[in-house]
Amino acid sequence: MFPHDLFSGAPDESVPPSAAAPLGVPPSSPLLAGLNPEQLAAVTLPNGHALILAGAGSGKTRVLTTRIAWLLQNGHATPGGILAVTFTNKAAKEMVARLTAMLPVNVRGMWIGTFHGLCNRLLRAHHKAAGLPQAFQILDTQDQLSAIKRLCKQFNVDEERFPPKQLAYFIAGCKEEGMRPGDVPAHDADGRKKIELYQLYEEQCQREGVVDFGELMLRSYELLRDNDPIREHYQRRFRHILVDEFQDTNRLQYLWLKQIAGDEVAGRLQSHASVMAVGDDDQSIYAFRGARVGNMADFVREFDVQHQIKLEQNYRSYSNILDSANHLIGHNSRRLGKNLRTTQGAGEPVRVYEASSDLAEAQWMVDEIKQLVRSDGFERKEIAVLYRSNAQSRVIESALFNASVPYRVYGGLRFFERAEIKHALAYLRLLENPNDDTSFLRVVNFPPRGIGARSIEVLQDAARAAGCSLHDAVSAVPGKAGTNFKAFVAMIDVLREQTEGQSLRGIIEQMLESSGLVEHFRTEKEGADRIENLQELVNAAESFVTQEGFGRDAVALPLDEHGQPLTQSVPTQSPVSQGLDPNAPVLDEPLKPTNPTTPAGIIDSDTGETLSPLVAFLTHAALEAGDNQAQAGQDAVQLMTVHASKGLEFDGVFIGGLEEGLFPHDNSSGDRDGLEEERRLMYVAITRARKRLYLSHSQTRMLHGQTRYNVKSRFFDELPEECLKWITPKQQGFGSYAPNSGAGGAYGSSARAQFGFKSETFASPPVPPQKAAPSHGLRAGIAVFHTKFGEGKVLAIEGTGDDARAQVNFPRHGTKWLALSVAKLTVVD
DNA sequence: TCCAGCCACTTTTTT
DNA sequence: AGTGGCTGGA
Repeated sequence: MFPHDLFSGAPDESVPPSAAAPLGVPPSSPLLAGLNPEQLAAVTLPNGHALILAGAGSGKTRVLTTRIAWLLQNGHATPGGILAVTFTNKAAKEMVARLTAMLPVNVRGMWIGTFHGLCNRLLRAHHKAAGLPQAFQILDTQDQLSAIKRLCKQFNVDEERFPPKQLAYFIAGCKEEGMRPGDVPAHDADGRKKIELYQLYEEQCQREGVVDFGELMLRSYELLRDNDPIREHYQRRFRHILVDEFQDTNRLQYLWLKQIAGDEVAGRLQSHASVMAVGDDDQSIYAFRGARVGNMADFVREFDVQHQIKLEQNYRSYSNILDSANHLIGHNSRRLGKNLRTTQGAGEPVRVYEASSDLAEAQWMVDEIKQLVRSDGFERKEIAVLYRSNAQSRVIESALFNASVPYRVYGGLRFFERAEIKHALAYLRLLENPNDDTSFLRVVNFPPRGIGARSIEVLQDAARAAGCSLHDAVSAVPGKAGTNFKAFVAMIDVLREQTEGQSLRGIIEQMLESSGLVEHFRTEKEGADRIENLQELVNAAESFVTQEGFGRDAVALPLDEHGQPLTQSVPTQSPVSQGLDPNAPVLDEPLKPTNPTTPAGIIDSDTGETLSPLVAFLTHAALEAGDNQAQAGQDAVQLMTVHASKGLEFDGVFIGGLEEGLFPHDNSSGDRDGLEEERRLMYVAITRARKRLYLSHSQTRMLHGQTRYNVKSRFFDELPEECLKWITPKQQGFGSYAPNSGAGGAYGSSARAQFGFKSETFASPPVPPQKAAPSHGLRAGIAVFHTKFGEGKVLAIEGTGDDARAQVNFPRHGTKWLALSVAKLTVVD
């Protein structure tokens, strides 16, 4: 499926580094020192589109940042001509940080950010052309869901048949594909209904002046597509476009890139820009949320990519770890093909442990961690425990806790997602945009003001009848309810007037007071934490103001595309207008002089548009949900999901729960694509480790309050035996893998053959603790036959006697729970 | 209107 | 097991 012309190894065939490096810049330039030939080739590529296939730990970020620095240093680009896109704020920040360390460069002139952050920037700058209010608010996933629920209620949608969550997923999916309601094909009545609701949802968002994450992308894509002057301006401006983690882009993001890179003429992309896409197909683990690895192949074809470079030299791990990763990922088909190599030695073998229970597994991890810290001099923060799903963390946490080993869990609620913070933000949003009904509903009765569901319904009816927002409809509600509403609205309106011209900190403090939020939590039992968080919000705002430079260079000069201040040449005009018809109706009005008596807002360096500090802060809160835990920097063991570990590295890594059904996960192992993504996930997990890698699985595991008996993961069979060291203590009773092997013989040779049990190395008997052996003779992992569903594989057994149930995966019918007293299951030999 | 108790759900997640 | 959402009683 993918062209095999990716040259591996030496890059000199297609891209001689010497030819790429311009005269006067010897490879010995300090910037380029220490780069290997492939990295050097990538950094010094001549103009043209390029795909860099960067394996794990191959110095990808270094290449990206050095490339930018090199372009700037050698006059191939000006700061204003560079666009660098990442997926996470963290990656964007890191890029900026490394760049500033490399070069004394005006980073502000460059566009470096996440897809969503850059889209936000575009839409704020051209809000009129995009059909949005300048202060539009961004809905996060929670907000989006509650907006959909509200919509469903309003239109009496059967929430059983159309679960709001699923609708949210549907809408996000459509937008990721670049489809408006009119573009979505309808297959049946349900499909038509969903499309109708999508349409209604869009109308609601538009009415309320809010935009969800998908909309941010889609709207700015359309802005570029439909506005020739705007598109041409940016096409002319960005001469070098760099995309990080390209394998994670979805279809819309790819279309967006194409739009900004150039126009398609007669099927060929005419581009002034050079696009450098950096990615690793083997680390694509976000297909489940719309990422399309196929974008890499499309990119090569549609951009007619001339330069492809593989970075296969790994600077992270010992070869036992690396060989394991390579061997595993080799089981995937449809790869671009890449093999990591290292010059480091073999290192320690990968240790594998089989535990009898999840508790025992956790205890083993804790013991090993203590050992690593005490005897091998590992720092705790350099040790990570990775797991497939969040539910697994609890056991490990409690084991670490009991052993007094400091640890830190990633994941869970982030700062700006906490309920009390969301409430506070809702008040702030109402100050900027009274029409934001989502925010209105969130706080109209919080703290309680005696406004109940009935009153709210009346208000919603009134608003619908008048075709206005809830805020504007309050006077239409009669009686006591109306009085309550008016009081609420008056409070907001007064607050808005009071805080006019105040500092961000002042606004928030005033809001916390007037809204009664702090007061409310003071009386609540566990309100102390919440008040603390609200105080933290004030701090966050404070540091946001300083960081964004409100005080420092509040009146930042708009820069032209060379990163130079624009004031001398075009003092009153937005640089967007440069080279365009200044009166073009699609463009927003030129720079307004900032009123010196009002606090300065963020000035977009491109258009000179002023954004109020509050809007800027709210945007920041929506786009950057913040850290989930404050105590960073402490020397603590790191606990996180494999997904969360991407891009990180540790001296020691534990991967637990390597069991069929968990890793690979049940819900993914159905189809081949799903299984391949699970394998890539495992690949990512393995390649996080620098020095030591530990793998483990457990025979039993408490999951959702039920004990499950799991078969070890098939991934063990895909690792090279010579790199592994099984450290499970051998029991006497050599080879007696199956307990009670007489009982029905259900888990005899067939199960063993199917999953490749290695009885010699792997001999501890999995006697289920405190549980008698099942009488039905079924066991997870064996093949069974059902009269209706055909042949399937037992994934798990639950309960005993008449209550016993088996979870069976049938290739044709999916995974089912069957009561053994009812279902006719026979064991297949 | 508010609160308590019951029910259903549970892969991964960034923006 | 734990959580979040919803219903029904006070």
